[in-house]
Amino acid sequence: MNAKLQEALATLKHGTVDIIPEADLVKKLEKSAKIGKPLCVKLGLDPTAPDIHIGFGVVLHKLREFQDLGHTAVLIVGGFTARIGDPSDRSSTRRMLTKDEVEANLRDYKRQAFKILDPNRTEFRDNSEWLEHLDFAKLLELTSRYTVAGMLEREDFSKRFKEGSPISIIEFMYPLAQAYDSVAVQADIELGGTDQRFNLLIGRAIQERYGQEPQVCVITPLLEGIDGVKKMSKSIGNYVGIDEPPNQMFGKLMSIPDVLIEKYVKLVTNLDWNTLNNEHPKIQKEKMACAVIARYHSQAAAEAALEEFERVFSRKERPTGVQKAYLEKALLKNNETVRIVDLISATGLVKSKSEAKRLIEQGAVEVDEVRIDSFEADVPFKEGVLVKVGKKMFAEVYLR
RNA sequence: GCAGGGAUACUCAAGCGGCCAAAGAGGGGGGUCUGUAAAACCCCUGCCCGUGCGGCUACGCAGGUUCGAAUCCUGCUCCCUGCACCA
Repeated sequence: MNAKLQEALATLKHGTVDIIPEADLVKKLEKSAKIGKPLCVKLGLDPTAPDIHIGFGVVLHKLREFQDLGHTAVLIVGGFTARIGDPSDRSSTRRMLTKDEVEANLRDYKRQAFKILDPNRTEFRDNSEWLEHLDFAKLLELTSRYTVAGMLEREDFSKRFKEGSPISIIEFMYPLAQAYDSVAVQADIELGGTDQRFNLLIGRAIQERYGQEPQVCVITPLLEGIDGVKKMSKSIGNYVGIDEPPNQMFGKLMSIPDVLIEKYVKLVTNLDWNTLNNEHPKIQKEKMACAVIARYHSQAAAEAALEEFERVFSRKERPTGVQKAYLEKALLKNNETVRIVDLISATGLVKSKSEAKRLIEQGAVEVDEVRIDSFEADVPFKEGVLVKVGKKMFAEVYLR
């Protein structure tokens, strides 16, 4: 192994949980270098989540490292699987997207993905391209190449099977479809989080049974969401999107539990944990948050977000860039006061007047930095009056 | 096909004629405190009304019984579990 290859391997290995098998990765890298053909590095996208979050960013950055070594990223868009829907979330009847919507989503997705990936070495492939033409005979052929026992190796399946809880056949089809994607694009390497390990391994097995050289599975760690418990995911809502405004990112990142700081620093920033290790947790978080914002926006944006956060939450001062809301003139009494409930409800910060009343009773409402203690109160109105609801919602109210 | 079980608020899940806007948990929100949108503790969590032992809407759908139904009856839809069937 030459020095260059060794260095490449070290880079690629860094920050992964597992590479299955590592020896094959070396072989593939060597071969690629020798014949001058880039490796095909596959990554499946979740078509239901058009917002890329920083957890998924971890995998994308790994993919970028492959690109920087001259390899090709192949992103699989689950156009077909998306249309079939996932039976595991039973009640939610997902609306079928039109072709235009799918395209618009994909455009937005690309815009986000290219914050990390190199467009010149990226291909997007829609799996309807091949899955749509997989007729029943071919499907049977595919299913004959994997066993039920193999499927039951997945812990979730075997557990449910033992318990006698239902597993629909379609659930076996998903990993197979995903594996077939690998066959279709002749993937050399597939990336995925630890939750995808099983699926990636099936891809490997299936490729082999189709006479292809099996892909190497590169497993990256999963990032817990800002709730600190569950994995970061769009559907749980505990995520930080890479496209979110800096201030929002900052707030969310500051709210992660302290125990997660180290993991965040290591996974989503390029800061060196050793230099932060002995700092105060609050400082660690600030630096982490700034690094993330710098990565996805800019250094200046990071500094501005920090400054704003200090202003609003540490010094409790008036925030900048507060959203504007409008109040119907008819609600003014004697041209100078408003019922507090009407004012709050005009901001659109609350879902209902009942909620507004509840919040007022709980002392969550301030008007021009004065706390309101009764929902029957009238407050003086002036243009641009600042309304604060809870710790983090603000609005400036003007007359309409 | 036969036999059982089930469908309750954002989610899970109690309730099985009135005391039910419906226990409990999770989630979400608020307050206090602080180091922060952390932790901890307390509180709230259907909607409407200038708020009262107030009104309205809600316990799968449609009817019925009853002074009164989430709770009982009838029909329907959907789901699950056994058993049977199995090219």
